Amino acid sequence: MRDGGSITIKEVAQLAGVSIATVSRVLNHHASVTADTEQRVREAMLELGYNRNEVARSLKIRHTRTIGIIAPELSNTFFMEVVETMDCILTPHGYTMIICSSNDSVQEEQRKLQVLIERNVDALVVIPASDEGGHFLTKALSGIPVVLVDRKIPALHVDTVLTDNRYGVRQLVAGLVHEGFSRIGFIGGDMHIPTANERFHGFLEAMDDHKLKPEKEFVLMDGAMNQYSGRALMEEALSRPNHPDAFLFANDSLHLGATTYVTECVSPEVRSKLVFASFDYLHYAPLLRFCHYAAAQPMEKIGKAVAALVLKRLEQDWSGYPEEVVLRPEIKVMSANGGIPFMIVRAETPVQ
Amino acid sequence: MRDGGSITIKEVAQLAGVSIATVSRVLNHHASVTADTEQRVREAMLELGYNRNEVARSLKIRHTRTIGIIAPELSNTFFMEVVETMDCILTPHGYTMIICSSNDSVQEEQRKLQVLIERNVDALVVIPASDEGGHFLTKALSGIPVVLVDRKIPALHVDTVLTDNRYGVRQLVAGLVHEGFSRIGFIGGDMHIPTANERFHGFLEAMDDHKLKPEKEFVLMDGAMNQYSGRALMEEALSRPNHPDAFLFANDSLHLGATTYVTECVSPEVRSKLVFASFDYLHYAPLLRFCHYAAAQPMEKIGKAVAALVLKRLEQDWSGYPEEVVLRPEIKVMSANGGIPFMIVRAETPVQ
DNA sequence: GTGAAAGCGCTAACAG
DNA sequence: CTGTTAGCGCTTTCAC
Repeated sequence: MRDGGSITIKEVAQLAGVSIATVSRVLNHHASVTADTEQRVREAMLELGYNRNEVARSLKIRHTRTIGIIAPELSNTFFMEVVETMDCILTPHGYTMIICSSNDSVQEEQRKLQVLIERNVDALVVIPASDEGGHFLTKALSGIPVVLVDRKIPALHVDTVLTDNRYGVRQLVAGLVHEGFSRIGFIGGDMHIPTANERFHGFLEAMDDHKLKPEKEFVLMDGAMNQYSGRALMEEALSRPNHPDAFLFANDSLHLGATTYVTECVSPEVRSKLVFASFDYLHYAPLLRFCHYAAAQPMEKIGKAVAALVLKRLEQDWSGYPEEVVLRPEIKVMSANGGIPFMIVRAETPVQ
Repeated sequence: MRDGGSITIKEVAQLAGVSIATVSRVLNHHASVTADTEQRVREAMLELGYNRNEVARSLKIRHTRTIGIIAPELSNTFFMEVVETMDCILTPHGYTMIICSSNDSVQEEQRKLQVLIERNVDALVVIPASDEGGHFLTKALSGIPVVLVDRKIPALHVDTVLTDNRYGVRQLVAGLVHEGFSRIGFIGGDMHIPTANERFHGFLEAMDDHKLKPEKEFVLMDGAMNQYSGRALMEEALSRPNHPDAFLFANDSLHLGATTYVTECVSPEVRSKLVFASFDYLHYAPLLRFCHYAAAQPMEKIGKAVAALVLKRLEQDWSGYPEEVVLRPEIKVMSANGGIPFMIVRAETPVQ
């Protein structure tokens, strides 16, 4: 906003020879304006290059038509794909998104939350950095829609849309077992990230279903769920004697890191026996050559569900609050890598 | 902004037993407030859970501490990595970013520009959807910093930060030639995308440098520069008789699509002879198994340069305007795939 | 050091 | 159908 430069309704009114109220009326499509007057006003606006000042308007009407988004990372394809879908739906409704990164830190998440509150966002969508979400309990948020995505915060009773992690992991294990594997390694992440936690427990349950025992030395997890830890954990697993050939990864980054490590550093003899399964299926998934089964998160469905929920609450429809939408991942069988189609196991988790 | 719910300085003033002017003073760290008064005000703010209303503030001070960003896609790692770096620098300076997607369409770009103008962004950063940028010439933008990233718009004389595309492509060609290839196919994209254009012309120049002739049937380009076109174009190239073994790709998506196609559909005999070089080097680059050389765009450097430029202009330092920062990509030799280190060819393009 | 008051650009009664 | 006017919450002279 450069000083003094911008045109206001006052100047438009003057040029059109009407009052500012009339200008405001044509701006807001109030019916009660003569076609002729409207014409004059429109011409004046065009001639002056008028642009409505949304911040003045927001101050007056007491909302901003802005949705705040907080995600742990901007450079994460999964998150941004979801956000992109939301954008496609929200934009036609006149909403603009302020997207913030929490940089995977609760502290930064708190700071960004503060910023968004001060900017009077009409609604808030957050992919939490962890299961610690006390800062969302502030009364500054009371009355404004908040929807949690991908990761649940137990203490927060708000609308939530999630992927069915347990279902996904069970299917992946089922695929591996169907191929004949009875020993399966697990490579996961921080138990404070709800998704990591659920995927791990889903793994334990699935193994139990098949009367299989997880082996402690081959259930590896550390704080991060990134490429580097995937690499390191894979190296650690393969360095141990008598390691399994089948591994399950809790997300795409771990999987990617592990695949890179194996491709670059592991002998063809052991490499050729390796079989992977993993959560996530992103655009580069076809290159993950050891992968037989993947649980593709329905990013578009998630985005649509979130947008619908936000819009619904924004219209003051609070029916069913708080809603929990659980979406199933799609199980991909990567036959090009040797995956074998198998019967999807009976679901014990909610449908859709 | 839920109606009536929020606390204003008025209420804080009342509770603290001072005037709203005083509250405003402590909010803005004006020295001329007694420690004692400040204490009382701070306590009142805490007790009431006061949050400053940035929109009211913006209206008064005539700027929003908001930077508008327009990118062609949100789910593009390259763009978002740049934005993420900017965020890290801009946030500590008190700026917030509104990130918009133009969905690769000039029309949508225009619409988002309008939104950002109406929201009074203090500065604008845009990764253009094409070389058509007439809409940025509007006088509503006069006086506010605009910086173009990655793609230049000839008609727009504003600060710009670019990757040295010609340099990158020349190096890639040099690597391939050094390995002994004299026939090199080129797979690129729409000439209206400035990067695609430059990379193509860089290819022609580089071939010329080495006294090599590009072969029309193996210089393939179509509108999109995505995975699907990469796949299709690769298929087309390989279906022609007597195709070259070396191929250069104008970006990562084309490269990824082609690699997928080759991996899945091409016989081991021809596959084993294929050697790729490509612009871009993203996190999954190690999986691109036919790639010997890649030009890694310096995403962090780009982000830093953009942020610095924005900050400089925001401080009303218009020296050197319009600046054009050209950053060199880093040439990666992927020895794990068979790449051979080679002498970087003499640069004829600006350094740094 | 602190308060009173004007006004940023816009919307929405309320009159006419 | 149109104009006048009173704020939205905040900052900022200008007095005291």
